[in-house]
Amino acid sequence: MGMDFYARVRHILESIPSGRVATYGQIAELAGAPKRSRHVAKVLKSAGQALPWHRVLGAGGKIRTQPPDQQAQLLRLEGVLVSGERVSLKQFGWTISPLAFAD
DNA sequence: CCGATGACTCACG
DNA sequence: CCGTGAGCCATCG
Repeated sequence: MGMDFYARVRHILESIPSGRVATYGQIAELAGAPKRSRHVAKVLKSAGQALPWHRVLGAGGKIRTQPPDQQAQLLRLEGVLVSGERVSLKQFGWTISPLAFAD
């Protein structure tokens, strides 16, 4: 058997490039469990700074961490434009072939 | 086993 | 755009 969901999520998170963002739902889908976006959030919460947690946003590109300031700042440091608590997925959304994590 | 929980998401008003 | 409610599902006590 292969990696479990949590290991897959960590692996995927590590490949999000600086200056790009992904959503909880997108990560869950890539990890093969589209209904588990809440669990992706759980991984991020417990992983601390070991993972690029700031590059993950809620649906539509909204910052969900509370307070949102720190995440917004980290994103800006890598060139991501944050308007209010929003990031345009159109411009900064990470896109990758699902086949890249097909195993 | 049961109920509560959560960095979620979507539909609806 | 902002709730609200329902659906979701592993984890915890």
